[in-house]
Amino acid sequence: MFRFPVSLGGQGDNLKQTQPSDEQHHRPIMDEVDFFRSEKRDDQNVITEETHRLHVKRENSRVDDDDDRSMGINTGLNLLTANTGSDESLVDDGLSVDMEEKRTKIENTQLREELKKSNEENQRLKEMLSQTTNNFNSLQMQLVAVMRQEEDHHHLATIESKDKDTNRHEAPEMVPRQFIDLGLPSAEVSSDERITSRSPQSLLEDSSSRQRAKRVLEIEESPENESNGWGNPSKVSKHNASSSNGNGNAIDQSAAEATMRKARVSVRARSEAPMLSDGCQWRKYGQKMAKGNPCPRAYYRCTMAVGCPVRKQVQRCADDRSILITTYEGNHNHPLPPAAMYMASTTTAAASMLLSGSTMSNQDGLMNPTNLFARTMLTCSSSMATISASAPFPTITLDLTESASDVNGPTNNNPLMQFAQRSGFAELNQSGLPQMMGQALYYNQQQSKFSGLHIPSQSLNAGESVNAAMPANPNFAAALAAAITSIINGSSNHQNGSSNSSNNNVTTSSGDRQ
DNA sequence: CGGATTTGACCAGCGC
DNA sequence: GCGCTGGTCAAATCCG
Repeated sequence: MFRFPVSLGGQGDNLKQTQPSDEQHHRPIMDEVDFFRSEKRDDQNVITEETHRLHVKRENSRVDDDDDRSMGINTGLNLLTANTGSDESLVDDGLSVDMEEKRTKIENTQLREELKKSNEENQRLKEMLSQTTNNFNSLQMQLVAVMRQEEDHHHLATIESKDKDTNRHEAPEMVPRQFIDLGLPSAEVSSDERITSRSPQSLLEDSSSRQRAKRVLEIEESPENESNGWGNPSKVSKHNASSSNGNGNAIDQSAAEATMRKARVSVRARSEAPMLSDGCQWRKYGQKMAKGNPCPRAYYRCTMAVGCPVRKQVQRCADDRSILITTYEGNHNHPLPPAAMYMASTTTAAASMLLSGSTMSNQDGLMNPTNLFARTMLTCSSSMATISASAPFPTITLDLTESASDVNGPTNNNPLMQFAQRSGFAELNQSGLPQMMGQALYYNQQQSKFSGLHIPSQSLNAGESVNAAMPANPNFAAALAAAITSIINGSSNHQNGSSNSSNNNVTTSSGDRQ
């Protein structure tokens, strides 16, 4: 504290030289305490400074007793120091001044001040973030509530006609759906906004049948079935065809959980490792030789918690064995370690987006802050993403193989990769594979809506397959959301939505692209 | 010795 | 109905 002049640009030497004349008055250091003036002072300035010093010292009772002896170097910062009487006695002596020690103390004081300020700033930011989050969630809640109200109003009016079309809402109807009408007014618009901003009517027309399907599932699928992560696709499709009746949100939510497990998130990335650590614990329970691939496919299930339904398949690409294809399915029923949260959320968001058409009313899809965060990430993701709904499972594939090659390069603008890097996913740098996968995959029984989406690598059924590859698109998720919105909007809309892909660089794929 | 892995058997769906 | 395929089970085996 007494050493401020020293810490302020090495003025100490000069000050020391000026001290001898004033040393008797314990004032030489007073000149050094002037933080705001660089010019030399005259005696009047010194007096003024002493006045300030005395004033400041009144605030610090700890040094009051040493006021005269301490040479008045108190700058107020002394309030936070732990100076002891012994320290000041050293100053009194004026003989054994431990410059280094005092400098250290001054620096400590400064650091404490900075730390205190940082903490205060941090607290302010936290409060701001909390408030912003609350506001956002509140708006989202209101929006969903409004949409639900409208949906309820229209539901009664359309229920009969929908019942007639229930069966037609199954897979065959949605097969030809294409990512044509992306209708993205702006790349900056969030995916959620796009999804929720579609016309209520279109939302209703889709949601009514979706809800019926979900209710059917709730009735016919027992909760314990959810533990069977991969489930039985055929049963699902059969359930789809069943009749149903609604029983409220709880049923919808339960049904959604029962159905969402079918959605998959597949990640393609280059890796030499047999299996990549993704933050979760897996146990291999099977291995099979898949058709058309000389490399065996390994089956893993999550063992972080008893009964966790999440499972994953690991298989090398037949064309390029350096590419590891990891497919996740299921919903963790346990807390994830922090390291696993981010990418898990990303995959959740991907799956949620994939299924958002059927989970519009599900807050997991819209309101979950984690998903929102992940969606934001996805929005900025430039990784190759492919939506696939080749029967029986809708799958969204994140192709990181290209990004992996230059993950550390200056041209890597894949936020997903960058995020993973910043998040400490060291292995990502080695393999290009995000480590955190396997979070909730929400899927609704209306998977048929995506049945027309197709993995490019797989054989395509002409007129029934669509893939949405979005290379190097900084707004991939937004475009994806818009594409899904287009799908959700119904067959009546998809035909007249052939225009405008806006500025999203979204490659819409349809029959002509296959 | 306990947990993880391997591997053949089994089951169900789907296409012919 | 039969065969193919994907997915799962469970006993055997391996490993620390």
